[in-house]
Amino acid sequence: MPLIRISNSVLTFIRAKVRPPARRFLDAIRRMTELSERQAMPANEIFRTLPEQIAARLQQDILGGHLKPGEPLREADLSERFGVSRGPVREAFRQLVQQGLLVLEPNKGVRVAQNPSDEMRPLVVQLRRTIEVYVLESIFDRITDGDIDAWQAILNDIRTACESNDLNALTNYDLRFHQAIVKSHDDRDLFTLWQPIAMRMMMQYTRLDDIMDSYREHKRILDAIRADDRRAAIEALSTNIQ
Amino acid sequence: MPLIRISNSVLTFIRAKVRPPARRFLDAIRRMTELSERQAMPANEIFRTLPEQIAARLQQDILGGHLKPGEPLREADLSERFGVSRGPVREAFRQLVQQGLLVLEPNKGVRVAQNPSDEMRPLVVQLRRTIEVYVLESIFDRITDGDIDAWQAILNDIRTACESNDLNALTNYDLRFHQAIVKSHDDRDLFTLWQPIAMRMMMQYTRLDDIMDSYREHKRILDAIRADDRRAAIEALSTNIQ
DNA sequence: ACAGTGTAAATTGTTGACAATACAAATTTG
DNA sequence: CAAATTTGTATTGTCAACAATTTACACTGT
Repeated sequence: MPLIRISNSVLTFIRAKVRPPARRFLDAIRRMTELSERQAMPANEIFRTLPEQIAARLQQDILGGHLKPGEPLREADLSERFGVSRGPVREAFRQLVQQGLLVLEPNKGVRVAQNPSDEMRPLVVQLRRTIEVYVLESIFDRITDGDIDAWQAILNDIRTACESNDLNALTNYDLRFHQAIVKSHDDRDLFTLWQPIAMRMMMQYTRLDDIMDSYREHKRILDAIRADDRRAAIEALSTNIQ
Repeated sequence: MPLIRISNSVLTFIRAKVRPPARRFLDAIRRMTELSERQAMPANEIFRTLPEQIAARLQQDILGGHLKPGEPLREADLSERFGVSRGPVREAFRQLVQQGLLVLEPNKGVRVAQNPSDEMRPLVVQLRRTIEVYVLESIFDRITDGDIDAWQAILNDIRTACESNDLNALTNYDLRFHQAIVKSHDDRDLFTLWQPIAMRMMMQYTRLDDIMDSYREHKRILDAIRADDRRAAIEALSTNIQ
């Protein structure tokens, strides 16, 4: 599966050269990717920069447990795997370091980060709750139908993942559900602040006895939002984060 | 003022070639820098990697207000200023992005981040308090005299900065005081989590009417720690963060 | 006027070659 | 034989050249 990158200006250029039907097609692609950038990242990524694509793949490998904590990652290996030079791989490493998924030691490269200690978990939970509750409070009155639709789409994915007992996919969609909420806040900086905290919780995703509970909890959040029940929404969100 | 970098292995190499007096001198340097890495960063930086040095300088420029929010930074400019190629500058940019001091837009470079909005400040305060209180609680019984001495040294710098009304230096030492506390926790990951949050508060450092209050507040923290008064220490720390 | 299009300059992104470093194995030294 | 030293190898760090992208601006046709 090769990486593809098309810049906005190239897309605009092509769009101008092309007849209306193809133009509509291009616009659809653009909308799709803009959506994905704003809210949730679909499985078939296109666009974005090279390092971002690499980082996204490695992120899945790490959260999916294919790369074990403490495992060293070598730039040369990955640059070969992705067919790019070491530069973009380095850059991807830096992004994952920021997310807390990799740990960087100068002159020694990166390793997959250790899972947060059990002792630390309550702290992380509290931090994440604080931010997400703040966000939901803050955006609550400005939530659009479009937002809700997008979140519903992710919720459907969560359901599918739960039903097929795919913990890997569930981790992914759970992350995206909350990501979508946090990203819908005007202040993009909130997402930057939130991401490393949330990521540390995603690294140890083994909370629920019944995996379907995850779907129910997220459904509760979204239902409350739909019903415009602020208190219930925040309560449901808070409950989900633990 | 040129950048100097001496790796640990080079130092070890030199140390082996040299007579006891010079050896003691080298050991002193090494202790000093190890100390600085673990707790506070002295003004005269030596060691560390190239990007770290560059990042440290830019950090001071930004927190000191010499670089205004929104101002774009060009790789070529800085690589010339520091006499290195664009690679290390890029890397330094990434580190500052992680700290939240720069914002990166693909294909467009970095800008100095905007100060957090007033609306967001209470959130950041709460997050930072949560972490630092957790840290202090957690390490309280294991604080050594060495720790206290190191913190006292920074406190002295804070006092000097306050007395000479040097807000720039005060920002710097205030940061280092709290940094030293957070870094004294075994779990290094806490520092990673804390840094971007704390940095966002340091960007808008204009809270106190009387600048000497800063010294008093920090002194209160350290005094309480010295007196082994857990509750008072945490209360003083909490008060200081706002 | 004015939106749209092409062009040139400035800037970031990518690459491959080389330098510096860390780590382990082999060698020397006392 | 043990410790220190050197050597060798794998890996990251740095650099400079080149490619791709953004940006500003002049130009075009309506």
